[in-house]
Amino acid sequence: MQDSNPTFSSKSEKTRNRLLKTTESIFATRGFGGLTLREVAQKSQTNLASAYYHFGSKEAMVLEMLQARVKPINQRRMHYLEKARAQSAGKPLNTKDILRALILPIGEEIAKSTHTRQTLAQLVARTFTEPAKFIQTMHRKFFGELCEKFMDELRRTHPKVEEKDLYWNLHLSVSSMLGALAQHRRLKDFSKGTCDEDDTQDMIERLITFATHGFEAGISQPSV
Amino acid sequence: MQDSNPTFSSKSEKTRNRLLKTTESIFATRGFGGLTLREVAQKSQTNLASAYYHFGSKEAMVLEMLQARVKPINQRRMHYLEKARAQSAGKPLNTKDILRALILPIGEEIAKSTHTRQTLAQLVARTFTEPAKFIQTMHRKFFGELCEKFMDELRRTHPKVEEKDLYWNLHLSVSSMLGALAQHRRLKDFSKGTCDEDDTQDMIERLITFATHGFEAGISQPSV
DNA sequence: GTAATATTAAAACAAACGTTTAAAATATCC
DNA sequence: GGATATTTTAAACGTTTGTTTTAATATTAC
Repeated sequence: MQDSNPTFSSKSEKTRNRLLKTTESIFATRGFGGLTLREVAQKSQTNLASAYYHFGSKEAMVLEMLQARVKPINQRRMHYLEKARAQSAGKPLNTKDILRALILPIGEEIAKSTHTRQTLAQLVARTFTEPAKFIQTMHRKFFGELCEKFMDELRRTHPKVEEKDLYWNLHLSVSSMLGALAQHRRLKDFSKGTCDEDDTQDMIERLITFATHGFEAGISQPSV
Repeated sequence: MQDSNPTFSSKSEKTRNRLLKTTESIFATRGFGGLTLREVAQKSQTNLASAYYHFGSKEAMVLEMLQARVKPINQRRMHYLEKARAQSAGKPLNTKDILRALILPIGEEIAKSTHTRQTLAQLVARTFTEPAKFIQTMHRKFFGELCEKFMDELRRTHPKVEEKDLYWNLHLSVSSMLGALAQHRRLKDFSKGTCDEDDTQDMIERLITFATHGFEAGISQPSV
């Protein structure tokens, strides 16, 4: 039984964290299949079996890394949502506030110095396209209830709009966010240097505007 | 020298096509790393070495499959763009027409019976998130000039808008399309059956509307 | 029909992978 | 400080991978 009393970080915990950080970096750039435990161990300046001692398997290791990264983001999303509702004095929020609560935390996390510049963007994106089943299972678990919380808020804001339209446009909003994160590193390339990919603040603001207007166009009567 | 005279499809060409089709299916669901030549050969009812005879390597095989799938889509994109311009009598197109030319061909390709229902959606999405270098190289080659053609059209439509804003919002439009394709299969799940994922026509229309209004909101003066 | 060629099949190769085992080293506790 | 548990190390195992080789089979050309 390791870890029966993980109150304070021992020396071994440092190894653990080094492993997790390396796992994040490699998983983000090369995906689950492209990640090998030998490389993770080596770049973490430790041994292959050490990774197994701490995590038990490759799957468990990646899973723990993902949970450690996704959890705080989702918590902040809920925080922003509740904060906005507290400030609205009982009135329904507008679409932009809701989508901002969804998107902003990603930007804040990217801005953190913990990650290499584009690591988290790639990481989040990869999470959504990885074929591995255990990742999809985690996804459902992590985003299922979050999604419903946001849907509740959207229903309050758009009481006359059909469920189907709300779901579809939340889906499109989330998709545009994920797509933008996944494609982020290509922007500078295909814009021939015109767009600065490092300006996270700018990206987030553009994303929120884009999603908000896309959303609202999609729920109005399709008389177009 | 095989293939020096590929005028008509011989028996061996059928094997080739079976291999390509199987490659598409497996690559779409499990990615480059998750695809093994043995499985491709087996599901194509042929031998492992046969795949090598026809393509030379795993990389070359996947590459050929991708090119065969992407090329007709991009051709149709250009076709729609030129068709729209021909009908506009010299006047600039509106944003929606341009983005429709970009998005519509994807829907048409998905609707084809050649693919399993969601195969192409996954395929396109995976193309954009796969870490393999040769795929990224192919991407630049295939979408570089296409992108500039669309940018030219967008410049004509929005002559007063800064380059940076056009690039950013084309990027966001493409990203939302790719994100929506990648996430497509999850929609039914997280909407609890409310949204029908098989209605491709509906998806494409929603996507065009979403992207158009997102785009136009992003290029107007950010006085928000 | 027979020689030449193109295509399939079977088997083997070296390398890399996730995982396990067993021993050495380190830290922890009384 | 010595006994105990925890953590690290090194080596090996069995599988699977992409790839190559060699032989058998089907196809084509004259």
